[in-house]
Amino acid sequence: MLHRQIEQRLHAAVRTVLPDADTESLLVRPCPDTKFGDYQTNALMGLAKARKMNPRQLAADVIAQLDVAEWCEPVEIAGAGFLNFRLKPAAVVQMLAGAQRGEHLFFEKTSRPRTAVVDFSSPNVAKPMHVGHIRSTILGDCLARTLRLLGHRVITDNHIGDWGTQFGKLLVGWKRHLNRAALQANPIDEMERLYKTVNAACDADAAVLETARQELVKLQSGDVENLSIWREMIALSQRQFDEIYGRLGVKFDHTLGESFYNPRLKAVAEDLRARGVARESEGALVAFFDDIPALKDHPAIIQKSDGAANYTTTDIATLEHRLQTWQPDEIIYVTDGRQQLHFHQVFAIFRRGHAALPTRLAHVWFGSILGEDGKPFKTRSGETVKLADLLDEAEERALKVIAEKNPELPPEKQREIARIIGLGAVKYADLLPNRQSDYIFSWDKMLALQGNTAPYLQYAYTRVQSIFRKGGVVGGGAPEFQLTAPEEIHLAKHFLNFGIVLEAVAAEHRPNYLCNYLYDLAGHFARFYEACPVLKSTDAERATRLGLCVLTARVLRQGLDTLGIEVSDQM
RNA sequence: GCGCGAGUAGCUCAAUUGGAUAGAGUGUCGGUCUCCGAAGCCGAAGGUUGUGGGUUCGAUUCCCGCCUCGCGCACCA
Repeated sequence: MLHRQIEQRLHAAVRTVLPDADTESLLVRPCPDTKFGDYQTNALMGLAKARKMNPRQLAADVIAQLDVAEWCEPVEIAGAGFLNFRLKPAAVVQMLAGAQRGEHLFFEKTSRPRTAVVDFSSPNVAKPMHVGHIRSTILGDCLARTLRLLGHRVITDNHIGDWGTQFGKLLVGWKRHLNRAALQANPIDEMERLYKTVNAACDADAAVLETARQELVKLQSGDVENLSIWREMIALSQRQFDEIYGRLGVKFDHTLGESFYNPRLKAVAEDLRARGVARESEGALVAFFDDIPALKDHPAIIQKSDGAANYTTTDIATLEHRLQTWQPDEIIYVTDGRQQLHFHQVFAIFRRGHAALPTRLAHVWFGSILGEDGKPFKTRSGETVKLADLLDEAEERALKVIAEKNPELPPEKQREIARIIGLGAVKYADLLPNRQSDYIFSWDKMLALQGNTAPYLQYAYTRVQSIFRKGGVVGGGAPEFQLTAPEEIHLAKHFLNFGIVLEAVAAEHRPNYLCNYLYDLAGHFARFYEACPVLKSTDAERATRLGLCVLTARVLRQGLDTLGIEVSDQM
């Protein structure tokens, strides 16, 4: 890609001027304002500062050694020492033509593929998936898609909650209160009912609580009946998970739940004890972090005083397993921000055994979804919002709008489009904000279908397709471009930044960069669309404009697909 | 108390290794469909980036203090 080629030439020039300089961090980025140029580097100012040099003089010296004439107009020094690069039209056209021929789509696969394990979603067995799972699921899926697109090896692993104390109560409920017909009709609702029933009974009667405890112990010690019930609960839950994932278009390579690691927990705990990472404290096995200021006052329990392991141990066992099985360069955990302390602890414990390991451990955390009142998002009656209901409502709301805007479409088609629009809106609303901030869930905003929303992007796509339909265009024409109108040029140059954005998403785990890029792309297209009639134009102008339409559609489609969002030819 | 976040336009949010005049959407007001889909486009108004210092050519970004809010902090996950 052009910015990278410019960057390499810049590095070479700097090495000539300053042979000992570390050029790794000298980046060429898009200009914040096109009036300055197309790309800039501000790194020379930092370099000059570190060496107490005059920044403008350094810039001049570098330019003297810099040869980018095949792509750029003469390079300019601006302000305190910015270098501004303006692309030659021929260079832009060459990029467009290459894309038109299918040689690339403005990004390149990495030359150094990495292996990344992405751990996300992690719903609990016997409970409905709810709104609390949506961000992890959508964010994780998007990161996995982005990394794959860039050519990395990605392993997605759903670490489901299929083990734990809740099964004591569930087993009591299953044995005492199970309604087979209800289970048949809606297994999750029935299991949730069982849990709530027994949970209430436990609060009222200590004997029930004791029974639950005993059922749990039986399960843990391998009781055949309890194991069989437990397996059935998992299977029923998995069916529900699969249905939701099917709707969301999310796939996992593996589903290794907590129970998978049970056989390893004892050994993990013993190993930590033996290596002195953890020691006895108040009857439990605990890891202390006296050398880490942030964790000094926050020890982690490895093994409870009753001998049972907890989730810290499970996560360490999981980590070890992933390392041995896949040898990842990076493991990405996509969870709620409230687990920050937990992962700090897990990572710290892990580092004590693998100090030299280059594996990058990333806790990609996100904020809470709040209701319009600023409090945790709940239904009117105070229940957590079930994911299935939320997706249903998104589709219903989208269907209403479509029926109104486009009543002549057959009902079947309307429903299909409503599905694409509704799910797209939900996903986009989740991916657009900075993941670390809480965001307020608002149907009206996400389905407003105006402003920076998925429907706006999908709408831009349908307008392109509409041009192709009207014009009877197939394939998109010849790869020849003559850019003249400013709207054509802005659109064309925006394509070129697709790869930069994808790489930023992968590096920082922030899909909102891609959302904003696509929103800008749709905006550039809309202005082009207003100013530059396509089908009415002729000859080279028409070929150029059709080509820009083709590329807009391709980038939009690829970009949205990377967000996990589908497009439709009509809406 | 300790730790992690957040505080930017009326509201919801951006801001790419510290970079150029802090940008969008929404809402408000105004313009724009005999023209490829107006779910669009154009324009106006709207800011002491919580607050006080510091670092420097340059700070929403880095450092320190303070204020407000959210979350977490040994046997739940």
